[in-house]
Amino acid sequence: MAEAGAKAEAAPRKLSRETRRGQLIEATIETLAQRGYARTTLTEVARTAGLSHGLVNFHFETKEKLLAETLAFLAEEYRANWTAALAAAADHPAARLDAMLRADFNPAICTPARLAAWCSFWGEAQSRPLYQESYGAKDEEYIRVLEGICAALLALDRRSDDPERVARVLRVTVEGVWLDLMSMRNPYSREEALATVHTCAAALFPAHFGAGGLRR
Amino acid sequence: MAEAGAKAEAAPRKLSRETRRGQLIEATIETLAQRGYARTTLTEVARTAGLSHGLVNFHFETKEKLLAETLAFLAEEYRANWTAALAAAADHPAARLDAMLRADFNPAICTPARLAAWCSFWGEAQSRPLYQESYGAKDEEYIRVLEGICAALLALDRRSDDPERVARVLRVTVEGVWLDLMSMRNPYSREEALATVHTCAAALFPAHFGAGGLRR
Amino acid sequence: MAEAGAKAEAAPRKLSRETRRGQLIEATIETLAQRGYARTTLTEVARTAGLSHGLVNFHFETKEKLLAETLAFLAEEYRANWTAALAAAADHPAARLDAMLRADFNPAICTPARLAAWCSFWGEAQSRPLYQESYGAKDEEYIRVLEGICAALLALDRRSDDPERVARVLRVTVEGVWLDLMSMRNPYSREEALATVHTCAAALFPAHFGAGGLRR
Amino acid sequence: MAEAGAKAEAAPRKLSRETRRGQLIEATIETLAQRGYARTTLTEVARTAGLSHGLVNFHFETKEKLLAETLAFLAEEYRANWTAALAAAADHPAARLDAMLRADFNPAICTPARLAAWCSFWGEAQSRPLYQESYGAKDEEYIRVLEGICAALLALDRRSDDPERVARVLRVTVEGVWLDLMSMRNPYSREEALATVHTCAAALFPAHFGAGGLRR
DNA sequence: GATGAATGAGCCTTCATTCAT
DNA sequence: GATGAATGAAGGCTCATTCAT
Repeated sequence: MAEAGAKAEAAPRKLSRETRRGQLIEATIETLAQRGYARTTLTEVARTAGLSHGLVNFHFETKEKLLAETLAFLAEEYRANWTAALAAAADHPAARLDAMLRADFNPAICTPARLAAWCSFWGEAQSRPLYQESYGAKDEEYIRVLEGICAALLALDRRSDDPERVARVLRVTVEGVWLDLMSMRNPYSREEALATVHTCAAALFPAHFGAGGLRR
Repeated sequence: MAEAGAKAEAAPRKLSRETRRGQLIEATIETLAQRGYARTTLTEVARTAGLSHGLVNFHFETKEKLLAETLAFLAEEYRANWTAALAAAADHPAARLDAMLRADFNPAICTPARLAAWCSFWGEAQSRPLYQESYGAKDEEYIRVLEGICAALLALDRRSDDPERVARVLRVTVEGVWLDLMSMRNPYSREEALATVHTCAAALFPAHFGAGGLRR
Repeated sequence: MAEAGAKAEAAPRKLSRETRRGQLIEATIETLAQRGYARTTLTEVARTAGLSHGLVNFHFETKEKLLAETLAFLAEEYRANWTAALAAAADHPAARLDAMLRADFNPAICTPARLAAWCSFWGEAQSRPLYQESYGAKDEEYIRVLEGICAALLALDRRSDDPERVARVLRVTVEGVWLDLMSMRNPYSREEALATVHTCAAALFPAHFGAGGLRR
Repeated sequence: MAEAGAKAEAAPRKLSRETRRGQLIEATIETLAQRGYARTTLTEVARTAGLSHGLVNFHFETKEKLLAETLAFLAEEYRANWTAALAAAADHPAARLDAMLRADFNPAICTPARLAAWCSFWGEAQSRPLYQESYGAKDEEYIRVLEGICAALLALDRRSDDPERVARVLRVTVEGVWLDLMSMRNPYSREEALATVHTCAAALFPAHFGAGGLRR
């Protein structure tokens, strides 16, 4: 679509390396979501991408590498998303916290396919060091920033609660809600998901968050 | 290992149907935890149990059924655990809530192997409706009871918060902490996990829970 | 049933060796007929006989031997049938020929199950010399007697046709009609089958057989 | 062997889809003939074709489909053979009958391997609807045409015999002779087989066939 | 005699990977 | 770059056979 650019021709035979790789990674995410990790085959990925079987190996060498790069892509996309949200947020810690929480439910990130793809890696990540890199990397920086914000908020309110635990409650609430969205047969909406996280934030920081989210 | 234990007798060659089935289900949990869902093979399950692979099919017919029964076993074990904890708890809603939260970190239930097995099922859940049966049924009852307790506590405190959302925050916090225990390279202790959940409970119900858990 | 004999008790635990073997051979014939040679398993034979799996090996040692004895049983049953018919026939060659042809359509011999069992052996026969022993021996005697009768009839009629070919036409007509009864979806009746063979006999020996069979 | 033939070139590594499929069907016929239905394995078929066993599934998906297509191929080959013979025959019914009978012993069709392959399907066809299609289709048209020819001959001779029975005698004689060629240890020659069928035809239609076959 | 748990060889099938075209 | 035929390792499953009870 986008890359058809100046010429109106359909389906160019030769596309740039990066374009093809992106295409295949998206197809991998789609396939993971629809069939789960165990039944994701290169043939299926290729079919989803509308490409030939052999091309996958041509661009990624092995299945292992395709999956690892897909995970790395998801992790980077996730990081870029909350980083950008934070950069755009006001300077007050409460505003920054709100930005991070909202970022996790950004419609561009929080799609059924992406949630399911994340989920399909969970079951395998524990036993595969290769995946743990991207996986852990996703969280470590996020945790550090979130703890900083919580510590600032607690300081503002002159409270002595453990910022590490408070930050953890917020983070696992987000993750748990994600898990709900993935695993429930008829999950609730993204708005309800965000409202649930705001309920948690309001309980932890009643001076800054209310039932409707950030107090202004 | 295990059977070498107290008695020096050799393992019996033939055991009753139920004994063997239980043995194989435990071996399946172990294998799922160590290798993940996708790399769990019947041969590996059999090796873990110290039995021949033909026996697995003899007792469970197909791999699909073995996994389904393993999940059903885990779900029932989980349900029995919190049900028993609830039955032993004092009658006050806060005591009942505390009992349910503590039950989820009962050392008999909250073992690395069981956590990892749960996780490996979650990863495939969305593509296998079969597993949603055991899993979904389990959760629905748990959710219903938890919501009842939260509603009672909110009523006691004359608060108008939505009990469904409050209960959900508690439940997903537990699940999120479980995910941490599973997926982190160097996870925190079970005690720290429980303390985190208590931090959440204290935020939601400050009249009944404090930093140390249930107020007495 | 029949072997319950003097006592009216149901299903005696211990039966004579020969009774059990007969029971299993009948179950083998039944199974061959219903599932074909390739899908005939010991488990299925045992289930058809209403006996336990292990008993088959106890009485026959191997599957190979069970099948070989089943074939030998069928061959002997077949031989006894036409031999008895011949013994009861009048002395004239035409009467003897008619007796042999009719014997092949004796309702006790020419049952769907037995026809199908024969057929399933034929399909494997060429690769299993074991079965050619029982089968070949059966046929050779039959062929020799049939040729004798044909030679006598040709001599009576002062004809110089080759008795070997004439006998062969009669024999393969019977076999071909048997094949029809087995392989057709809606086969004709046993009476029509016999009438077809009589049509052949009438063509070969018009002085002795007519449209209705043996002339009297 | 075969491909070493005239040209000294090595066998090509990659061939068109249809070429490989034909090659594998021939190998299946060969294997069925040598080992029988029950012991025909994909590994053996592949070895006979000089290919890897994975290729069989690549081209036919399942063993079941390979066997079904092999049977369909044989049925079509059979039909094409007698159809062509009939088209080349003179217009007189006796000539047409002779052409059909001779066609069944055409060296291209009536090879040991093909006879044995047919035979190996017989035992299974009765219990497998999948095979009955090709199987029944083979015969139905043949029977209809043969009956028409017999009816014409009987009309020519002003005889009132039942054309259905007469045609059936001829057909089952051919089939019975085929069965002899397959199942006997030292079968007679194809010429003797044809002579036997001619003996039958001479008995049924003495005005048109003699000991040597069609009267001219 | 009889039962059914246990074993392991061999089969069909899937699928990542290679490679000629 | 791209395609799809070809390979072979590995997994699930069947089943004849053995054997403790």
